[in-house]
Amino acid sequence: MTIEAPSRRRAIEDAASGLFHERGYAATSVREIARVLDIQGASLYAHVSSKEDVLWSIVDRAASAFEAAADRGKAAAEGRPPAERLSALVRGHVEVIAADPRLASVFLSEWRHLSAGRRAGILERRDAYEAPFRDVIADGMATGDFTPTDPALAATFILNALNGLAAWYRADGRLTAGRIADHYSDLAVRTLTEDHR
Amino acid sequence: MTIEAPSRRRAIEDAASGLFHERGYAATSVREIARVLDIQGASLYAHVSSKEDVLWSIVDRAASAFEAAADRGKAAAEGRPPAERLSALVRGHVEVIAADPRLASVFLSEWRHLSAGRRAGILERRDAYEAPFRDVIADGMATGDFTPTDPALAATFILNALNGLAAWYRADGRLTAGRIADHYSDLAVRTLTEDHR
DNA sequence: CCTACCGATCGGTAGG
DNA sequence: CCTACCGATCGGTAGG
Repeated sequence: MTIEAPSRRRAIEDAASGLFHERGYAATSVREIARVLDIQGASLYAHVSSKEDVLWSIVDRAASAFEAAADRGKAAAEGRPPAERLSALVRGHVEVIAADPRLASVFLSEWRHLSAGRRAGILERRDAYEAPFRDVIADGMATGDFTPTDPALAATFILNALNGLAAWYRADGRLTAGRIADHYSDLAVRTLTEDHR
Repeated sequence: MTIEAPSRRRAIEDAASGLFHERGYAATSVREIARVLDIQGASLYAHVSSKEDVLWSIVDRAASAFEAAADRGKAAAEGRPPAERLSALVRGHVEVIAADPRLASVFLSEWRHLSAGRRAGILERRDAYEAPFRDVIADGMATGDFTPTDPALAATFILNALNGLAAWYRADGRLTAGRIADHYSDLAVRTLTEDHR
């Protein structure tokens, strides 16, 4: 049975993100993707133009999800103290990962297999995405809410900590996404607050 | 010119870790590794028994480097307060990564391409390596030095933050390894110390 | 979405 | 360490 194009395309991307997440893009063959969908490898090409095209759709969708979360986080915490603004960004980031760890992990780990142009585009978007993290840290340092440190390095430290989640999060794991978000936002904010005992 | 076996073997591993780090294990061919050494692809097999064998040597060596650093860190900070013990572990971890980011990054990212048995062994060693991080956090919570939190989750947060370094550290970068180690150990310890203002 | 097929490349071996 | 070669698999196309 032939399935309508848009949902079939999406089903291909879902099967692919599962495999790319588990084995990596380069170690996954188009025939393995097709096998998940119970069709022939060559039949995939009725819906996608290349293997890289599938990777690109996944990566682009993940990037958009992170961007949208950051926009919501910024809007929700606008005018609030730096710690709350950082917390909102961290929560948004964790939620995107927990909502679809395979999508996030492909975005975070497999973008290097994109063509040069797309790779450069993703790197730019990642940098733009990270800017508000750096900015809120710098703001917090300026207001005295945060300990003086290197804002770019602190942002990288925090984002790397959060991104690790994509590799190990399981929806049926010990901790719910909400609890992880609570803990992670506490850990992230504390990273920047001096111990005054 | 034929080169003596042990150093040649090591040269192969070095070339391979560079390529595995850049493109990933699955996307690197044995011919590319050989090309770096200016020999034929088939000639590699005079020194190694398989491509996976090369990966294994790299991963095993990296694992040993982390284990040795943790042992040194534990010994150096024995009997000291939790914050200092955690700091010693963090510094050791950062130093291993900075000493050879390609080695560390292959260990951290490419172990899933190992055979099932070796993969399981590495997972066990990783868990054993992380135990002292969890333990010192739990100790610090017991003594009241650290804020109550989930020790395993906090250890994962910190280790994920540190591991990100393997992907972006450059010896000729903006910050020296020493400065990064300073900042990272501060950030890591602060993660666990409450703001008491 | 299938069958049949393509050239290219893969990891690895034989035999020097 | 080289030349010559192996079967298997790769991403992708033609033509229905």
